[in-house]
Amino acid sequence: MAEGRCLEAGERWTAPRKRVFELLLQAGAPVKAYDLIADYGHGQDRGVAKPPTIYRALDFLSGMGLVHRIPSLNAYVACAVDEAVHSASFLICDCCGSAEEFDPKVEPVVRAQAEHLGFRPTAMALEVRGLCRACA
Amino acid sequence: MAEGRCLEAGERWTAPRKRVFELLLQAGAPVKAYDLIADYGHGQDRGVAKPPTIYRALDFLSGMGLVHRIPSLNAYVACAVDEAVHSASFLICDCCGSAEEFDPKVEPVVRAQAEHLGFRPTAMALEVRGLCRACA
DNA sequence: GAAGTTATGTGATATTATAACGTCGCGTCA
DNA sequence: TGACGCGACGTTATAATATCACATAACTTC
Repeated sequence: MAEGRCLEAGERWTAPRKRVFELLLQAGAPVKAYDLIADYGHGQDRGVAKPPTIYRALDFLSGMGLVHRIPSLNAYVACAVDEAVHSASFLICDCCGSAEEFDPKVEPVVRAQAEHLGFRPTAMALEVRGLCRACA
Repeated sequence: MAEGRCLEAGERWTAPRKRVFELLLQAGAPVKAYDLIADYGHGQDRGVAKPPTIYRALDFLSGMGLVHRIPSLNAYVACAVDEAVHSASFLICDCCGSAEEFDPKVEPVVRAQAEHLGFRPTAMALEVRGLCRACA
């Protein structure tokens, strides 16, 4: 579980971090930062969140590998993989906006190619656009 | 050449399109939209460009496959490949900001994997972050 | 050269993200 | 216990990126 991973790493599982992660899990799809801001206070006694609160939580969560940013959508999604920090690949549906995380298993090949070109890779991100099963 | 490809397609090679493409070629590296706006008028009699002018030119050029957007940088780069519209992959140096276009040759594999998951791909983008030869 | 279409110019505004700075809460160690 | 140090948070403001809406101009076709 997220909290455990966080505590093991000696990091604090604070209210904003918890709430933002919760919202992303509930959504089960990419969510925009300002939607998180809008939804942050819904339910219970929580106050209103301002941008830095959300962006700090997102930075923290992606640093922990619990959340991925999808640059081409300017959106954030809870990580589907129970694994430490990792490079993420997504199948992004242009119709319904879903983003399924998958493992294309090409990382070693790409890494080798990059190194052959004198490049030293640290991370990679693959985004496949198209139509998901439901929309096709 | 860019103009030829554009005219063959029945599209107009207008002043803003030409100027924006020229700026990207000169840079030989990813450039941010607002840097293009700032540089647009430098030299000759050209007036000042406002955001829509630049964004329209960028949309057009990427539609023609002459320019790629690099989402994780919010930047745009002239295409290095003399080929019709294509999916692009980049080696992005976190040190000097360069972005080298390369062909990882994994597109068929990824496409097959995606289709196996019921996904119908239309385009894909791969971004590898790390250090280029010069910076390593 | 008139009509229709496509592109541009311009001002305003929406969306996404960060800077700066003060305060709070928690752990540590005297 | 209490003073310190550090990391996280709250808040205001602002930077950076991108789009809308509408008027004008340019090219195409007939």
